Amino acid sequence: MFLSRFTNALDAKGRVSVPADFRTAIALGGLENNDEFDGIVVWPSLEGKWLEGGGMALVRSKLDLLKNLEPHDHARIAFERAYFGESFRLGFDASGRVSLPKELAEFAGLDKQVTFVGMGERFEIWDADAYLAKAKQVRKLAKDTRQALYAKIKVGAGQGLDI
Amino acid sequence: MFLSRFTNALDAKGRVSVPADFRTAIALGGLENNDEFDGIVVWPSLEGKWLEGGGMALVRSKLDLLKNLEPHDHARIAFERAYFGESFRLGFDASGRVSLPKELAEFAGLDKQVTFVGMGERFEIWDADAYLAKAKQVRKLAKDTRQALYAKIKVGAGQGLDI
DNA sequence: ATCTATACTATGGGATTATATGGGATGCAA
DNA sequence: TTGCATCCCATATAATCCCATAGTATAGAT
Repeated sequence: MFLSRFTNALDAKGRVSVPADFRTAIALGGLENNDEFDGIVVWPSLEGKWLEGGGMALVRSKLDLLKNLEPHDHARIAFERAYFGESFRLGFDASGRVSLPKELAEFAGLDKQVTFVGMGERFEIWDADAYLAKAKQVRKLAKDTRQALYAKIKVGAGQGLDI
Repeated sequence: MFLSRFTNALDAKGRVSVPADFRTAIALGGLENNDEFDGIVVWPSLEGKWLEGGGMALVRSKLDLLKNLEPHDHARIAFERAYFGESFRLGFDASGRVSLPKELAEFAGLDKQVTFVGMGERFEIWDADAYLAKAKQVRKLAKDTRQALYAKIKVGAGQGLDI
């Protein structure tokens, strides 16, 4: 599981260290299926100017869910293009770095300091300054909407989720 | 699995490099069955003016699904003609290129720059400019229909049939 | 508690390899 | 021959590997 927040440097070659914590999370998640691939998958968020990422296990689970829909379903095809088509497979080098494609770096406005935010089963990648600004709003928003969130969970068959 | 988007050049001889990422995806997918054939299968999309493609494993799975239908089923026969009949087997050359039949290139309006779009278990081939225009709509469409998509997935307990 | 040895992490830069792509040569069929 | 497809070789660029280092945390011994 991806927890915590880590800020690392993006170097001149476009490389950035993936937090060691996240690397072990990925290694553990990929144990069930013997994923040939050692690295992360990253895509531009549909919500705003930051990146999202996870291990191959997460991508595979999305693929499996989509198989339940009609192949020509417009929503399905749009999602496949927007998600699979825009996802990048980023392999680790010997010291646990990935090199971010220019395209992704530009999308999220990444240049110097990059923040990895653990989100449970996935993570987000932000420009460090941008996340600092966002974090303030997030704290207040989470506090204000917590009650509504809990209500939703109780309605849908939640079994002892503790938020 | 086919991920990402790659844009390569179509040369004067009608050749285009298949992204290395896709080539390894095909090599991995074909490991179970020892596919004699080293290349991709490409066919015109039924949805619009672009091509779709995948490895032999994908074609084989479609064939297997169709075997569940009556041999004289009209829908089956129509599908077999439109899909198997229009599919081209394109072999790799030593540096991982295929040569696109004129017929396919004309169908999809391919001339200079060609974009391969990963769609999970298959991929699409677009004229680069055409896809650029499409991608903008796609992002919005995916965002707008995402909630409906999740709802559909929750309702349908389908078992991943994909034709 | 303090010091020391060890392991790991993040990061920089050079060396090496892979990839995409152009052009020529070869083989085959109409 | 003429066209067409395949194979072979050459190369610039981009991606990847490899080694070095500095800082940080961990463990053990005194």
